[in-house]
Amino acid sequence: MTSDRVLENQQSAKGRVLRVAASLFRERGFARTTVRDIAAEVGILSGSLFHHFPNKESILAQLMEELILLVEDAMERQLAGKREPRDRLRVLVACELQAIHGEIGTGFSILVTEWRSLSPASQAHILALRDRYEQRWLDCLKNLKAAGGLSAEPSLARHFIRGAAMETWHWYKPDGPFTLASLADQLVDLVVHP
Amino acid sequence: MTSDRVLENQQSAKGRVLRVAASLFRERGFARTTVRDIAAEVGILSGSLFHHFPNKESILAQLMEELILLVEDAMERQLAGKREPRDRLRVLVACELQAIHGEIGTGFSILVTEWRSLSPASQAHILALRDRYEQRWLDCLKNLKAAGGLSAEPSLARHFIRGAAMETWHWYKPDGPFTLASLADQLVDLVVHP
DNA sequence: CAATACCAAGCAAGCGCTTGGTTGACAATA
DNA sequence: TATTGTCAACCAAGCGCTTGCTTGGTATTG
Repeated sequence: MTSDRVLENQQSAKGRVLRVAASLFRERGFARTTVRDIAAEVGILSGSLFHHFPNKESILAQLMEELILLVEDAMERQLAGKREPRDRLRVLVACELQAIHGEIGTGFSILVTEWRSLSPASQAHILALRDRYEQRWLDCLKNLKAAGGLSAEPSLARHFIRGAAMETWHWYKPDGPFTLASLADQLVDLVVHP
Repeated sequence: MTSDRVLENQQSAKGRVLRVAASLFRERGFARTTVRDIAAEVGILSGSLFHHFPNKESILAQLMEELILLVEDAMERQLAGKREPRDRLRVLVACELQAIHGEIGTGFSILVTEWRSLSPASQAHILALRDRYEQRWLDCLKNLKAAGGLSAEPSLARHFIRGAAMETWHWYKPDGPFTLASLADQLVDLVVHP
């Protein structure tokens, strides 16, 4: 079921399709993006898309899968060496913000907004990956609570953080008064005990 | 441009359509809900919908408008008598949570998730209402900051609260470990200085 | 010469919406 | 009181268009 990772492969035709789809899905949403839109942006005819993907939904499914893996990679890399629970939480927050705003892959927010566009079969597959991703967060927050740096329940804290982070997609502008790094700091400050 | 409020009118045919549409839009999203779906649930044929609304989008637009007005009403009512900035913020948070989870009208979350489904013309109209709604929040948070109960910038605090509140739609279950009231308390605790 | 990537053309289904006509409740008229 | 007119609410049928997807064929490449 799990296929090769091609999202970041600049040469691969499938990779090109995925990157274009990610950007269109993020702008207009899955249902309002047609296969003709995607094909036109890639520079091929709509029918040719189905040489690479069995159907439209599978484009979304593979995109979601690769986005999760990509963010996990980035987290793994930036977590190396960090031991303090608070520092580790900051890494997670920063990575998620970067993902949401296209600095890791493109269109992480699709994972939440377009969840309902997947068929039940695809949902189950992606759900397993998403669960693993969320488990990282819970582990991190539990450690923080054990160290006395968190008063709220870890799962509740995670919900609040995810909501606040996802919401930035609707208002954050890179040329505004905040950087993503400063947003990460302020979010961590909000949740973590002084 | 602004029409009568019929959402809560049980007799009105338009009201019935709006309530059905609200529930379907919330479940499946605007694009994936067809006019035939709405009509079937109401108990009429699809063409008959257009006796009440000029087009599908106007159903969404009027729904959004009435939902904002409904929440503002509830806020106004519950704010009466509250003078402490912290208490007033708690009212706003509690009302927004109630609205998101269908205890005020149905489908407030549509206002965020289906924003892109409106035409630019409709967006402008609803935007004015939304601005007024958001201004209530900013006024409240500014007062709180002036009273020393808030360290973050009011607009940033509002974004965080909105995100956390909207996100509850994806996970909150009435029969779970939390009540909406306790969620409101914890969210206020998180943002407000002790 | 085999595999890959694409084109050209179009099908079947579903979409929002239109049209012309019917129904039943209610008020005005005689 | 019986008749007529009005109007909102709805039906029946289907139009024109867009959708995701299919099919059969053709270049290009190693």
